[in-house]
Amino acid sequence: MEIQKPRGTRDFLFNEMKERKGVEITMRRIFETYGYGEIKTPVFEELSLFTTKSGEGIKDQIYHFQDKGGRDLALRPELTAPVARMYIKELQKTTKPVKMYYFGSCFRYERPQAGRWRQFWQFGCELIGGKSPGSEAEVISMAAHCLEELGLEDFEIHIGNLGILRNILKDANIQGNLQDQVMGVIDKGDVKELISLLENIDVDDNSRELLLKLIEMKGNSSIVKDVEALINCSEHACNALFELEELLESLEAFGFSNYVVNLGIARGLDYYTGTVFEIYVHGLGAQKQISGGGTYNLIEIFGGENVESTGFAFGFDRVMDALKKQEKFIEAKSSVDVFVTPIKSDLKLKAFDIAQKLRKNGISTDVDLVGKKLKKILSYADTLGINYVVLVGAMDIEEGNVTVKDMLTGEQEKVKIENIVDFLEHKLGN
RNA sequence: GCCGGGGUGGGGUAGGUGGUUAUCCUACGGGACUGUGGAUCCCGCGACUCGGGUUCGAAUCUCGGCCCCGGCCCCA
Repeated sequence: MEIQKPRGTRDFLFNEMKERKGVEITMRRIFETYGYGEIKTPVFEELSLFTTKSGEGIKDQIYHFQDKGGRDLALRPELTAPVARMYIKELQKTTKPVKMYYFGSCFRYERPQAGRWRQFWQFGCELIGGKSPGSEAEVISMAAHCLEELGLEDFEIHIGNLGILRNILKDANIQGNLQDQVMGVIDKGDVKELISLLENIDVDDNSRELLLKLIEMKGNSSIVKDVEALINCSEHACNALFELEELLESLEAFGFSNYVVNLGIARGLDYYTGTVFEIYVHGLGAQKQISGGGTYNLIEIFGGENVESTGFAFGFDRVMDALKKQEKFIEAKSSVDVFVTPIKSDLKLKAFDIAQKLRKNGISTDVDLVGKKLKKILSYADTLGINYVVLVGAMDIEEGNVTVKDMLTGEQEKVKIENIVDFLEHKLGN
């Protein structure tokens, strides 16, 4: 009986892991360049951590279970809540802002489809304390910086501000749950549903028209002025607008201006307070969003002090999909540069010795361990793209030599054993 | 949870209106070939997603499960 892997999970083989590793390393490098330090939290947490944040309904979407002590636990469906939990316990009294990043897998019990898995990876960060347009601008610039560094093209960063919408709703006397409901529909981008919802809850015509116009507003920084003209500056909504304006100014200074201001971004979650942003790559099917984030007040929900943070996460697997779609990976070659083999198996110990000498000098080397035929080894080296084969034969050894075969040209050269490391290092361009 | 399309050796595939031993490529093991042998040739290994039904007979028709692909919901 064959055992299958659980639904919605994947095995990653050598080439794919190499690509993922490459992206991971790039992201780490960039995040650290911006002064973020890595943290790691447990893969499972108390179930209540997630229900507190997202409501009881979240249970349908997460893997949860009781352990042998009867504790209600859950595999983490995301990393923001665990990081907030950790912050409250460990970091609340450290100097602000706290800048941290994380990379880890999350789990959701959902129907798998393109870009959606039951185990998936998030690479993200939180900047806790020190809320300011500058912080937000830095975070957004860093996200863009990562994608540029990875060579990703045609990504769109959409920036919005929830304060504007929420304050207009508030002025129209739509508050509490109802407001969240409206924001949820806006987030979906379903205009029809929004219109019928607004009719149901009897919003005055002016506010309705205003909302419908605002969520359609997309463009460069100039639309801020348009928005300003549109809203009759109810004080709060205008403050939020100034906040957005300041953010865009800061972004300019950070050297990133290729964004789309999009007031229709609402991010259904109600703990977001001000700036929000999402990154899309088209051509990824239904799951075109590769990243999302913004400024929120989550710490307080978990009983910490009132401190706002800004954060975002890349859907790591979706970034990989996007890069693959754009063919950003060069066909990965063998990770081994040299294969050492005895011509006859009586010299296998000598081959081990030479292989080890190469390895200790940092040359990635494979050696025949089982006495395979020379033909098989050459064929193997050929298919895997190994560059050099070191042939260890009795006649050469008597003279203190081995034969190095260049697999591309087929040329062979006798090399003194004591020079073999230098010779190969030179050939491999180290 | 709902809707559509799928599932044939390790990887990629042919066959599909039921009928001998299921096609081909590749990979893998062995040989021609005990120091030049990466080619070629020969031999070998290895599969019809699982279970029920129809039938003399099912990879093929049918029902259900599992899994994969795409979409809805929701989300990253």
